[in-house]
Amino acid sequence: MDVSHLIDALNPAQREAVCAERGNYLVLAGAGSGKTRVLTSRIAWLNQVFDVPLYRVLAVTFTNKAAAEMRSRLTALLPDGSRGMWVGTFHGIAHRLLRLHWQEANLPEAFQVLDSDDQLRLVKRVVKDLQLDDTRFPPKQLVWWINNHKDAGRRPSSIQVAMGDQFTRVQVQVYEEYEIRCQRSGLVDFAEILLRAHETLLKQPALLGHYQQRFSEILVDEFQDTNNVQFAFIRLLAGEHGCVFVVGDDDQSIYGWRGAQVENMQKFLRDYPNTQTIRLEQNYRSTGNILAAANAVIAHNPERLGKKLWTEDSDGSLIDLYTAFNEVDEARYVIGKIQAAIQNGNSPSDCAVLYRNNAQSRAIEEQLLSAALPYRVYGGQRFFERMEIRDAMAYLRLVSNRNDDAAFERAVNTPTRGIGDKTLDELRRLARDSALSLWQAAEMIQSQDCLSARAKNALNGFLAIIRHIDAHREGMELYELFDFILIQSQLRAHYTKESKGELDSRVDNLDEWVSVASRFARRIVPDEEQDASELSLFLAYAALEAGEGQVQEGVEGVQLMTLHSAKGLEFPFVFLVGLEEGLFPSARSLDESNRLEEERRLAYVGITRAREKLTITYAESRRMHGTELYGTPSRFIREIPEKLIHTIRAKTPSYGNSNRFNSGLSENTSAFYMGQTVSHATFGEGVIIQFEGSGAHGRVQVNFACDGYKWLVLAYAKLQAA
DNA sequence: AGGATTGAGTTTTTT
DNA sequence: ACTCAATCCT
Repeated sequence: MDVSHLIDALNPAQREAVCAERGNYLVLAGAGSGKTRVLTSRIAWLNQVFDVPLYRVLAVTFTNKAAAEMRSRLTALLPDGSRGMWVGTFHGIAHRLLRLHWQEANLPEAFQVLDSDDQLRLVKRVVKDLQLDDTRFPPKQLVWWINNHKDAGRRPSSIQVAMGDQFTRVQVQVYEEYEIRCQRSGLVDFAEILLRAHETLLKQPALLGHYQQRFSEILVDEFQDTNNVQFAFIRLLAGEHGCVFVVGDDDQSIYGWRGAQVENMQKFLRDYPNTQTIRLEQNYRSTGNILAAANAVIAHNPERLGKKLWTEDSDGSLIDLYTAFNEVDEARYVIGKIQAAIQNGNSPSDCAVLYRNNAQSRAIEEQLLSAALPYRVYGGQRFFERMEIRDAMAYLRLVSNRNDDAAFERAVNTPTRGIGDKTLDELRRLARDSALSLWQAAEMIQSQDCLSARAKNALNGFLAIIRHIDAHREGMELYELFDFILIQSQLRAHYTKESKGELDSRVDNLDEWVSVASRFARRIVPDEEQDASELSLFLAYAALEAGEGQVQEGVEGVQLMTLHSAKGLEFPFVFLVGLEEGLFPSARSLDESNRLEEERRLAYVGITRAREKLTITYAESRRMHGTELYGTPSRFIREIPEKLIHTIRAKTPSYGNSNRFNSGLSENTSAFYMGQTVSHATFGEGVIIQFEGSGAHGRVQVNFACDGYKWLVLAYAKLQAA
C-alpha cells in the first residue's frame, strides 16, 4: 500500500510524530508548526499503516470549529473520511455519551443543556428562595464557585467546610439546592455534562469496559486547555491499554482563568511514564524577526516545557513600534498603515487589529468608519444567544421536556399573556413545597384555590399551547414544527409588531431559525445516533454550538478581535494595540501573582499571529471609564530585543518651541486657534502637536495630529475660562 | 405592561 | 463614560 502521500510534505519532527509506533505521545506543537496536519495525518497513518479501524479512534478538540476542521481534513486524507470515528469537542463527546446512556446517567431521556445565562437565572432564583442576601452572596460569584468545583470534579458532599465557616457552608447549600432543581428539571449545565459523563463511566464498569475496549486510540488537541475533569475523563477512557496522543503548547495556555490546567502537560508525563515527547519547532507562518520577538518574550516565563521556534524563511521586516498620543491617535495611525497596505495590493482582510479587551475596538471602529474601510468585529452575540431565538427555543424545549423549568420560566409569559409575577410566585411556591417542576405545579394548581379564576385561565391557556404543539407535531418536518411554534406561541406576531422598521429585525432572525432547521435535517447523523429524534439532535446542536457570532454576511474587511479569539488564526499584517502596563498586561493580572505568566503567553499568541508584518502600538494617554489614564509602555515591549524594533516616534518631547501653524484646521476650530502662537508644543516627526494658548473661550490646551491631508483635533481641554 | 430611572460594574470566552 | 440589568413609576 502506498502511504507516502501521508508523509511526503512533512518535516522530520512531524514525520516522527505521525509515524511513531502505537503508544503514548506528547507532541509539543509551537504556533504555526502544523499541529492539525500532524494530528490528522497521524489518524490516517494509524488507519492505513497500523490497520486501526476508524471506529477505534476518538479525537477530541475544544471548539466545534476545530472539530469541523479536523473532519474536513480527514475527508481529504482517507477514503472514508472520519466515518465511524468519534470526532468532537469534550462537551460534544460527553453529551453524546449521556444521550446514549441517559438511564445509566440517571437523567430523563429528554434532558436539556442549561446554558450560562439560564444557569445564572437559576442560581439567582435559588439565592432568593433561600432568602440569602445577594450582596453577601452575589449569584454571579456563586455560579463561578459552583462551576469551579464541578470542573475540579467536586460534588457538594465532597467539599470540605471548616468548623465555623458559615460562608462556605451557605455556598455549599446553594450548590446542593441548585443540583436538586437541575435534576428535577432534567437540566445539565456545561460543567455537569463532563462531570456526569465521567461519573457515569466510573459507576458503570460494564459501560466503561465497552468504551475502553472500543477506543484504542485517543487523540487530544489543545491539551494545555484541559481542566481536571477533562483530563480524568481521558485517563479513564484510555484505561490500561489505550494509546493517548496529545498535542498542545504550554506557551499558548491562555484559559487558566476558566479552569484550564497547563499543569496537565507535566501531569501527563508523570501519569504516563512511557510517554515520548516530540517537539514541533519549525514554524511555517512567520518571518524570522517575528519569531525572534516571540521567542524572546516567552523566554521570560519560568517553568516552561521548553521550545524554540525557528524558520527557514527570511528575517523579514522589523517590528514597528508606534507611541501614540492617545487611543484616537493610535487608531488613526493603525488605520493609516492599513490603508497603505491596501494601496500596495493587499486585501483589508489581510489586516487584523488585536486588542486585550473588547472596549478597545471602539476607537478603532470609529477610525475605520471615517476611512470608509470595511471591517468585521469578532465576538459579540451568537445566533442561539439572541433573545428571540432563546424565546423560541424555550417552547421547543418545553415540547420536548415538560419539566424544563428554565424553559418554562422564559416561555410562560413571552409574549405576554397575563401571567404576572404574582401568579408565578404562587406557582414557584407550590413547586418548591411539593418538589415538583413548574409544569407539574401548573397542572396541579388548577385544583387549588390559591389563584384567581383569571390567573388560572391564563395559565391554562399557556399549557394548552404547549400541548397543542405537541399533539400536532407527529409527522411534521423539523422546520414545519418550528414554524408551527412561532405561530402558536404568537412569537412571530409579537416580534413583528415590535421590530417594525428596525435594521436588524428579530423576525428575520426567527425566520432564519426556521431555515436553520430545514438545513439541519439534511446533515449526516453518526451511526450511534440513528435512533435519536431529529428534535433531540437539534436541541443538542443548539446547546453545544451557539453558532457564529456577528453574521455580517459577505463582509470581507479588516479583522478586529481580542487576543483570545485570535488564537489559532493568522494574518499577513497584525496590529497589536494598547500595549500599556495595566491594560496589557491587565491591571488584574498584576495584582495576583501567577497571572502575569498567562498574560505573557497571550502576548506570545498575539505576536505569533503575524505572518509578514507586526506593528505594536501603545498610547501615552487613554480614556477609560470616563477618566484619562496615563500609561507606561508594556513590559512585553521591553522584552523584545531592541534590534528587532523600528521605533516610529521617539518618546522624548521637546518643549518650549514656538511655532505657527495656520493651515488646514477644520472649520469650527480654525476660527479659534488659527494664527495663535503655540507656546507649548510637542514634536516627534511632526505628527502630534500639543497646543496651549488663549482663545475666545479662555485658556485651552488642544492636541492636533496631521494625517497627511489635514489637521485633526484629537483632544482639547479648557484650562481656564475667559 | 412597558417606559423611565437609578445603580452597579468594568479582561479574556467556549461549551 | 457607558452599558446593562433591576427597580420604580404611570
